[in-house]
Amino acid sequence: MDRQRIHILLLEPSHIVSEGLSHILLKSNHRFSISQYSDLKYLDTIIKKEQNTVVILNPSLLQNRNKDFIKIKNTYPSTRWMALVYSYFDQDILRKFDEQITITETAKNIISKLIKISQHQKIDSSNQQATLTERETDILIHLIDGLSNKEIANTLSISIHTVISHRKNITEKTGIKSLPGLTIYAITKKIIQLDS
Amino acid sequence: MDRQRIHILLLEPSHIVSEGLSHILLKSNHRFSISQYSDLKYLDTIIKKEQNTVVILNPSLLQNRNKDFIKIKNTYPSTRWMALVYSYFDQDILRKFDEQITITETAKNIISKLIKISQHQKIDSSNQQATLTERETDILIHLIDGLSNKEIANTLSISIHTVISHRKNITEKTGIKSLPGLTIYAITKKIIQLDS
DNA sequence: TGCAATATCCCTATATAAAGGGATTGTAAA
DNA sequence: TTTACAATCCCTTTATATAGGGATATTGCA
Repeated sequence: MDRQRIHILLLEPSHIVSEGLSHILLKSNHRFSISQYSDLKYLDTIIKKEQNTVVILNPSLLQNRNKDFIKIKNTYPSTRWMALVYSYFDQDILRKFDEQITITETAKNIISKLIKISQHQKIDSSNQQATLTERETDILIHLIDGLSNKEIANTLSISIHTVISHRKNITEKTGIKSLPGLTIYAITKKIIQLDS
Repeated sequence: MDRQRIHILLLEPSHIVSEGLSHILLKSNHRFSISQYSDLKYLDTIIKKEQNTVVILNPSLLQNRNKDFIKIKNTYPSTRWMALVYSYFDQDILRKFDEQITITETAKNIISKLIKISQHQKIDSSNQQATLTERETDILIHLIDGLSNKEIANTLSISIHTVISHRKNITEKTGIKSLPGLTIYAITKKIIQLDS
């Protein structure tokens, strides 16, 4: 299972960087298959042919094609997206990726990030299957009420560890990390109502 | 807004009374969150973290700590104070509370008193017309996008200290500390829209 | 001109959350 | 009868937020 082959689409304009990263990955004792491209031209045709795919993409290739990018992302929800950046890049764009790597990172680091996101079962936002348990819903409502983990623990007479565990599960199931995001989730799912 | 959650700090030495009142309130169809304590030990640390708080306090806990009590009362002017008494109690002390309940009162009665004094508080907080500046609105929108202070600082090319300053001002102006609360604020004030 | 508001920056502490590990119990399907 | 899930509890380390102080520069207005 953990020896499953990972298909990598490497979209990077610099031939040097592309070759370097490619060789680092191939030299490792993991089963990577790598396709290298210098632009996004064929992205739409390539990506659909591959299962278990991680796209490593230099965000500078996106330029003004942000909308296309999001569209493609939504079309292939099981695909993982990694940003490959040289230095600092706009956080608004980087947040659209599942993970980021920089060219200064160690091989070990890069590979562990790759393994991690390819193993982690992706629950994308379009997947409406995330059903919270009763207890998780309790926690969520209390969170939106502005209570801290400790306060929720007191209110529900459980340990703070339990609250943290439930929160981890909520985050995993919904794929939403931030409290504002969870608030909007709860509103759209009618877990809470806005009646003011 | 009449569905707003009321945070209750229940300070009562008798476990039986504490549990009884707690369950009566939780069983009602009002949105109470209750923290129970058997003494005043942590009062000062707990109370400052809660918005829209009603403290239900057995005055016998005060004993010779009247000065402390008044000090704390002045420190948190928006908090409401209810005395929970078993029978007769010194009127000089009871007058320091916003409301009184006895353990022989009906659930309906107790709850209506609670709602009443918590609504009274609401008028105060809704009086302040909080108008956020342009920059503060920027920060708020980025916060709701799930960005951390550091990420907002990077995105707007300002220091993290500035972001923190703006957040302090937002919190002061709106009286809302929590991100979920600010999210709902932004939705109701139409600073952000819910469409996707 | 002086004042208030805005936007910017800095500091020290402390509190809390997040990210990674775990474990145990009970219960209800496969 | 194993398996999976739910709910509970615990640990460490690092990151981030909060609370409470400040300061400086710019602007517009009375």
